[in-house]
Amino acid sequence: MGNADSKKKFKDFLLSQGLKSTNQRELILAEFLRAGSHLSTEELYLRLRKQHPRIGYATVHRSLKLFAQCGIAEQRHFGDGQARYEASDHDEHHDHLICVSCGKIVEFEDPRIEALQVEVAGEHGFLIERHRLELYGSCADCSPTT
Amino acid sequence: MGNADSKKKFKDFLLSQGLKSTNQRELILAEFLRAGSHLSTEELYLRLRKQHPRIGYATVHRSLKLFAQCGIAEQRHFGDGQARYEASDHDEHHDHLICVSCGKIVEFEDPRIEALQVEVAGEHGFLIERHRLELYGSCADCSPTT
DNA sequence: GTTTAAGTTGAAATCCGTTTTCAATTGGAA
DNA sequence: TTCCAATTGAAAACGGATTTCAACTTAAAC
Repeated sequence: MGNADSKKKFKDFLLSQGLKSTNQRELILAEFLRAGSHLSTEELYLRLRKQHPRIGYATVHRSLKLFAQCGIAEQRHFGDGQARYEASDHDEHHDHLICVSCGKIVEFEDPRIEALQVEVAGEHGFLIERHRLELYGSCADCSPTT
Repeated sequence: MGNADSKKKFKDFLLSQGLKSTNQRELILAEFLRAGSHLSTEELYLRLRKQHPRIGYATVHRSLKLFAQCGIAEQRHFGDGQARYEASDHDEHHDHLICVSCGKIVEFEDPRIEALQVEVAGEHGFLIERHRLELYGSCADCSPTT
């Protein structure tokens, strides 16, 4: 989804919910889209504060929740105790590789794994709604055995 | 790993670390092993309190951390904001199916998925240490379409 | 343009699970 | 026993997420 699409989708969402389009929301969305993914609320807040010192943490937090509600962002947890948000790509699900050494996060996608998940779930009588797959290890730069 | 094995392993661990074997730790471990897996600290504390009202939450918390350190328990997060612990089975890794409706947690294992994970990680230059795979959906009892 | 009602903002307070503090207690080696 | 170090439980502190509330915007109605 392109940035322009996200911005339009957010505007439509605000309208449809009787919410208002504000300067802060636009700034926060623009920075969110610019910044690349997997940012925590804190990180986005700090980035914003450089240019816009009057934006409050609570507003960033609330905006991210709105982005998630409207479907242009998704909340993730990678085990460091804080929520992270990434821009949604509704056509294409992906999972994550996380380097335990440098923190780098790489996205990947594998239809074969997805298919097996559905199969295994079915064997246990489950109907899958969503899943979470995270692989933790060392990336090429950090790997002790290269 | 049998319960007797776990108790022995914990005793050895305490000795090796210069820690003490106490009544509370034995009670907490016994209840943890009896209770079945995926308990939160709170849940284990409440169960214990029925029989042993003088055991404190902090002690339960600290004991669970010790169990995890010594390798007889593992901490998990299933997205409801609290840590859960399960008895370790060091020989056999497993993943989880979680029913979003009733909260039931089922363990499963699939070597084909594991193999694909290693393969995919390798393609991105990663060496996997551990992973997390959770499938969220409706179990047979809760599924709307049965 | 002005008014107005409803939504929004930012600072601070609150929430809630986790973790630490600390004085009193207990384990176990000497 | 005696003694020192580890442990305990209650309460406080912590940290990220969330809410409160009075001041401020937005945008629809006049």
